[in-house]
Amino acid sequence: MANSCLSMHQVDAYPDNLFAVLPPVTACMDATTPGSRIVSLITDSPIRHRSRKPGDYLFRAGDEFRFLLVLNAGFAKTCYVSEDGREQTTGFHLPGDILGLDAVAAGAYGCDGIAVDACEVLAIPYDAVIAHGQSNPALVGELYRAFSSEIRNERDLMLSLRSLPAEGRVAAFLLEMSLRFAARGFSATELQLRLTRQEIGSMLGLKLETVSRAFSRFAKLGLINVYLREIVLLDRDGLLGIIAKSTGRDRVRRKAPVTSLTAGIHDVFPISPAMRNSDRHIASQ
Amino acid sequence: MANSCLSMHQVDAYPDNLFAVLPPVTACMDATTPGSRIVSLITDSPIRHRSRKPGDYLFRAGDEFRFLLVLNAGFAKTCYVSEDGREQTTGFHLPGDILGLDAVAAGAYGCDGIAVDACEVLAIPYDAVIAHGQSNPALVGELYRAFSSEIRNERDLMLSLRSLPAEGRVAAFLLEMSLRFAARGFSATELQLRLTRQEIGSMLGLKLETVSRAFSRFAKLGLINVYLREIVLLDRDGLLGIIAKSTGRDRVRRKAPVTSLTAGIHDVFPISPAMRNSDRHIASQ
DNA sequence: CGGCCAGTTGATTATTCTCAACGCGCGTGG
DNA sequence: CCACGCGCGTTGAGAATAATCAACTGGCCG
Repeated sequence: MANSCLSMHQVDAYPDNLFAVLPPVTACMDATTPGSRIVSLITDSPIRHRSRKPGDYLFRAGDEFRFLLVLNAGFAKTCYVSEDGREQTTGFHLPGDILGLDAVAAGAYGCDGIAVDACEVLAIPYDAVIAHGQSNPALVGELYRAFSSEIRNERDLMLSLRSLPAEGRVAAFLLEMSLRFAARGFSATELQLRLTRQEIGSMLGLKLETVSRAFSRFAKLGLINVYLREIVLLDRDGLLGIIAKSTGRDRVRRKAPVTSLTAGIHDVFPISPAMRNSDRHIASQ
Repeated sequence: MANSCLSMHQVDAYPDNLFAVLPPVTACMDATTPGSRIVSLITDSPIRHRSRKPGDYLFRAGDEFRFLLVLNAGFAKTCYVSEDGREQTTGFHLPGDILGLDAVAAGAYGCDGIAVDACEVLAIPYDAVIAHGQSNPALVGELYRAFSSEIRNERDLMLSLRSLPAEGRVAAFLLEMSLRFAARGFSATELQLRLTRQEIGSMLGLKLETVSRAFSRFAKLGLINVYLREIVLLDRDGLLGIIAKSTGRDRVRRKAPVTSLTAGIHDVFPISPAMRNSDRHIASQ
């Protein structure tokens, strides 16, 4: 394997159990990962650790959904295969990320989960999630937040996909990765991307050559240094400038009154602690 | 308003309460909407109906998150505004859709929700969702499914955004809208899109002229008829052909062993039936 | 009427993809 | 050992695609 020595080096850098070194659940909720919070709430239930080596499948598209997987150490990617044969890398996952949230509704995984590096996952039986939730409301709330976070992250990525040209997407990708690495205690400036140009391009809707050219140009501009899959961020503002350069030519937004439904409801119908048992109240127009 | 007469016509076509005519919760889970199932589980809690007219804000980016909104009748869109000023239409929502799922984690709405047409929403206090979940496991399961569905839908859209050229995206958009309309009892072939070319383009990462040209070309090919914002699908296979034309030139997928982590776990640790939540329904494979 | 907005269409430009060549590291097998 | 293949990455030239700029239509409304 071309990256075997690289991955060995990385694995040595991981703590044995990432969650052991993360802050406790009650502290600084935003600073830790959804995965760690949920795992800490289900420690007594059947959780399996599994060490995996690069290239291993964590799950496969079409597999029956039984487990939420929390990435405990290492890195993984998800590859989506649509029914008409298109395939692409859809996500890159860091320790603390939860995989499989998209599989709950369908009852089957919709994409392949593949270890990029040696990695270790905690497989939480969905049955246990359900069972624990009945006695532990905090877990349910955490799950809601984890789902919600995932949706928000996807939206943010889509926003970049839709509104930015190639170089802007690459710049946004680098800054995003920097944030995600930093949030997990990795370096925010020396990014071990671990993904091929092809995989990065697939995530961004670009061809591998376009990704390579963007990296080369950023390096020429002094914004980054490129050493194969390690990218060193030198000038964050410069990268932000790349993004800003392509934005701003959008239309001005339609002006509108400053009211909103929820604001109105809050004013007009303050929430009463008592549950009103009645038919749904229909406001006449 | 350019579409006021159109919207009046549409409003007349809505049943007074869409959920009243939808199948009951237990039947045909896939055929009904997440919103209807959840609403039917919280009928006794403070739910507010509000009629809205076109252009009204249902919620605004930055508003404190208090309510999940179930669109009961009419159509709405969500507009995302990123911190650096980019703005775009991110979603188009039909009766039965749930809005605000992405706001749970942040505690605030991240995008504007805007009525496209006269529409009516059920605002479900998140407090009530939490409270009811503690006594009603079925509701929690439904919520999980709703979240999960949303993630899956976003993924599917992103797949199209990343892998398809302009015409492919438009074709995929039309077929997707057809499915969504059909699932809610609207015509699957005569689509009242209700969105401007600009809004459609924004969702697909295209400029309005590109959308217009795609429509024109599809019409010239006899695949659709275009009457402003009403699109009549004439040849679904033809539209699929447009999509297929651009796919298939992807790389062959990396070959890999047929094992996966979850399959392995399944073999080693069979799930005990006692853990199974009776509410949970997994689609057979 | 005249302005405005949504939509269509054409001409031109810019961006990105495609195709191709090449370098490099690393394994494999002669 | 070294040649070779192969995967990954870079770079260039040309082709294809989509964006941009611009003109024009039609409906609506003040």
